[in-house]
Amino acid sequence: MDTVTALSFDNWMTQLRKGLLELAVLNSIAAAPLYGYDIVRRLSDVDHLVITEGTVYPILSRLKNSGLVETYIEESQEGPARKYYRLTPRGRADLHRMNQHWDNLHQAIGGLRKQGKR
Amino acid sequence: MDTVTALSFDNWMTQLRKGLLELAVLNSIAAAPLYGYDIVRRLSDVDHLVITEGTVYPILSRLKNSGLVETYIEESQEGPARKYYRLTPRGRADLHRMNQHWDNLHQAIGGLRKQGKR
DNA sequence: TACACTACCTTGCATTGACAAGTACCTTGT
DNA sequence: ACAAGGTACTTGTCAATGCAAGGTAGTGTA
Repeated sequence: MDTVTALSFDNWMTQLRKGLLELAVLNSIAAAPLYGYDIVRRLSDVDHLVITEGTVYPILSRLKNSGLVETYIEESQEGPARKYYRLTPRGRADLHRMNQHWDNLHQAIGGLRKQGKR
Repeated sequence: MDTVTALSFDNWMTQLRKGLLELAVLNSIAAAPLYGYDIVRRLSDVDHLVITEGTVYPILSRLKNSGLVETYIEESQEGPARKYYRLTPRGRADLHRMNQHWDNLHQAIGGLRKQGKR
């Protein structure tokens, strides 16, 4: 694979991440509150969702400003206090809509691909 | 649903479309070449993939410059000549990789959601 | 003390793409 | 002649995100 191809593919992946990472973060704290540093580690374990602190903290800030998540501090034995992020009721509602939208999108693309195989 | 929520949701959708529309366009010409105007109509029939000419032509240009698609002209009975876009071999290869990546991403998000339901 | 790891966050850059609106051309019908 | 619809494309605005890099601080350990 030549450089040009690699570049355009990488770029596409970057674009595709837009919006997606936000969805990933929201889903990751849906079950139980997590703190930022932990989110980074968890998502980095998942293929293709790798995220760094420079990306996750801005996302968390935005989510908080939008009222989708709220935070609380808790002490830790192994380091500085942790700031946990948890969904607000509205965050949960929005996440639900987002997941639905995501599912629709997936089906839409799936439909196009099926036609491609005909 | 209040204005703030609607806005942030709309914005999120816009972000999510980045990269996605390119994938949709590529998949839509995978089976058979199509001309731009037709792509607009077809994708606009699909929920959530609605796309306008101002969006699709720039995408097609990029794809052509990247060597993923090539074009040929064909006369039409009902209007001006049509410019058909068709995948190049490399376009087909890239599309395959992109679809794989897309599938992985979908699984990754799906995994997070499953945990959320535990 | 120095290092390593946990943990939070900010700044700024670089890059991009989506989309509205407008232009231009062809063909057909009234 | 004019309107309407098919068809292609460009310009410019707008806004947003991803991410690297750097900065602070607590805890434990060699």
